[in-house]
Amino acid sequence: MNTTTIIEQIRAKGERITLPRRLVIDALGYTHEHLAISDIQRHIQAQSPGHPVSDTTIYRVLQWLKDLGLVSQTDMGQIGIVYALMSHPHHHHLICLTCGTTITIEDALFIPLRDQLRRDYNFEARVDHMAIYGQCAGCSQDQSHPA
Amino acid sequence: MNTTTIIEQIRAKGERITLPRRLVIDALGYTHEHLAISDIQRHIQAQSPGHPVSDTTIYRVLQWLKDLGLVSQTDMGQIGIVYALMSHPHHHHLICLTCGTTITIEDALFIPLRDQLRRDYNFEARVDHMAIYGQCAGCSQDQSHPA
DNA sequence: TTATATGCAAACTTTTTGCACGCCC
DNA sequence: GGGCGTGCAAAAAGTTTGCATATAA
Repeated sequence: MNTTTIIEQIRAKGERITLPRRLVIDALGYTHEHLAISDIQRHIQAQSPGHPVSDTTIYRVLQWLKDLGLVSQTDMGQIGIVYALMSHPHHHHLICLTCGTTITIEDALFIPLRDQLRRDYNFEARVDHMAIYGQCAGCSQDQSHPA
Repeated sequence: MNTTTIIEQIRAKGERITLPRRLVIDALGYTHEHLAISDIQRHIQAQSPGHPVSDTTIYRVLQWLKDLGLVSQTDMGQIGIVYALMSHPHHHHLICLTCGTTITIEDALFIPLRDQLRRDYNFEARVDHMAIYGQCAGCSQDQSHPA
């Protein structure tokens, strides 16, 4: 789903579209990566130098998009808080607590879990983006051979 | 595992035990709930009114316990950041994005996922505490019958 | 005794709020 | 035209840091 489609979708709900809102959505739509506030700022700055958007507005637009269920928010620990469009193909991150490496994993791994939560708790998990902490292959090996 | 055992464990690693450290560990050991900084403050205040512990120190002690792998940290969104002893029987939370209800779920549900991450990525997930967002039974029902 | 932990105060970062102005519909 | 969104500046919240003092081992 592209940015234009998303904007049509929002308009259809009777929501108002403004330039700052469009710029934030474009920034999120530009990449499938998860973006921090500063990444969004930087993208807008690069894309439309004549139309800076204040932090205040970015926070408000992101809150609005979260309320509309169009954006996910995740705390990536050291890395900070990141945002992504829900319409992107989902992916998730494994974060190594020792070396900080992040590994991207597919959403398919979470399907059984989602099914089970639906079955057992009638809970519709919106596992938009999970950040799972632990030890990567290299670092868990190092720990088993302590100095 | 009780607080005393944890403290022995820490001592055995050659770490120094002080009163503020003991008080923070006691606070975390007192309950199986996940505690915010303010909860820890409150518990220490109630338990040992004569020995307040500064915010600074609580942050430092929690960082130290995380480094030792004894404490988990989770961003619960609206609720804020919470901490818990890893030695507690693990449990996790489903958080309803609509009404804010939190549902406690057992760790057993995550065993298949952990196994798969180990198998596919050699990644040792420390799924100490997951916060999963979505819609609870009541709220997802409401949405299917819009006003 | 000596290295390490603590408390205080201040700095810093991130996020939120009030209010006057401006823009979308 | 009127309601809603935006930017600015300031405030609030959360967290970190430097340094002198206190304490565990």
